[in-house]
Amino acid sequence: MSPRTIFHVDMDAFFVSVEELYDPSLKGKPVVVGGQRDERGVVSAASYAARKFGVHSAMPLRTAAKLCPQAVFVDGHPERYREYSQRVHEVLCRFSPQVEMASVDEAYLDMTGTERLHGLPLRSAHRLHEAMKSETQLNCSIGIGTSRLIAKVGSAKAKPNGVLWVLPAQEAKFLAPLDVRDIPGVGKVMEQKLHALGIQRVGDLARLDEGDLEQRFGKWGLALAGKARGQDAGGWFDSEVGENAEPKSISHEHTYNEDTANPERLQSTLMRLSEMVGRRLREGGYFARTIQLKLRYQDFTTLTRAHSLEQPTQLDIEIYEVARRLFQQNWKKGAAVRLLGVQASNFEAGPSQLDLLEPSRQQRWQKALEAADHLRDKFGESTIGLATGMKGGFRERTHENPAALPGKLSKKKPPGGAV
DNA sequence: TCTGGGGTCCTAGGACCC
DNA sequence: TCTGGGGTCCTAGGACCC
Repeated sequence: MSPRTIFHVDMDAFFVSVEELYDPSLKGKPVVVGGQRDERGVVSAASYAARKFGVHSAMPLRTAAKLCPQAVFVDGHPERYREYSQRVHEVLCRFSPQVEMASVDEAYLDMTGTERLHGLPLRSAHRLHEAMKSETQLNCSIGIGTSRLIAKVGSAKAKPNGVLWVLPAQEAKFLAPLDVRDIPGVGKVMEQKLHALGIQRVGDLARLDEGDLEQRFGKWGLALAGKARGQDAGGWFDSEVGENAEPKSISHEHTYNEDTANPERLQSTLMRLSEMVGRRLREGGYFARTIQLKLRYQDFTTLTRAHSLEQPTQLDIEIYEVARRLFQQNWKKGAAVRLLGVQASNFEAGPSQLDLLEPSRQQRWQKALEAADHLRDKFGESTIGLATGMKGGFRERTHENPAALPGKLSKKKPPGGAV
């Protein structure tokens, strides 16, 4: 069997680059996307100029501001990134029938057998690179290898704006000198554990006994042994490159700008989060059987509490009822809350109408909510709220979270006009 | 430095059933 | 009264990714 040819295409500083297209004056400057310098939150993306000061994603905004006071701080715009992500997808689809977006800004392409159409991998990668630049005005980096893993590690090493091809049979050689942290899936914790064993580089890992790794780290250890040799061992990495899978959960959460112990505010937040989750369930046509509450206190201790329903739902009130009950059962009264979250999971086909006590009531709710979704699309988020959440919900949306309000109405057209 | 928001996958214990 | 083992479902928490 001849080896697969996998591309991993990763957009360079994606959020920053998209923001630069909307505001060209940002170009070349140290830019931090994710919020303002004094806000609670972390860096979503930093321009290369900002990275020179040690700023990187996931860093608290306030830390970034200290490291790089002259940086321009920009709020994130998820709609813009989704839109450009689609353009990226369109370009990619012309190069392979098997394209899988791994997130907004990266994708895997199975290029096996496209030689006749596109030429050798390096040549097609350069064509793709150019097409991406001319059609989206965005830079990307491309890793080419015989597995997802090699392609992914390759694109990281090709950054910025480069192409890297790891030839078949050269995988182990390519990986050996790299830090174990360069393997996707090895984070801070695993890195520390490996360091404790005297393992620093992937080559050290590859020399270890497979069984030994499995004993120590379970299923993950076994996969790791494979990865160290460049194989897509285990789980998702093994799967074919193809269309994207259905989601397994839908969630929304909110961190307060200032911690609060006000029951009304907390409840109205739960209502709003439940509405957002319900809405996305309806949009996707999913029915969830498990609802989960997430609660984070001032001291960052975080708990999750879940409840599974007899019948799956996509209704705001049913989600809210569960979330509210879980909250009341678990909140230490008076304790300041930092974050609340609502998650729906365990998706199933819709509730069987026969089992419902009041099918008509259910259906009326459904209709009403769909109509409300429609109104929200037309007039903005603030117009509609369930009666129970109305008062608090309205207060919250207007005072505390004004930015979330008018966004949908002022849909700005992207500059440059390349469709 | 004081830690977002959206996800996925894995582990582990307990309930329950056979 | 003490005690199997396997399978499945549910729940909680944690590592990790972008």
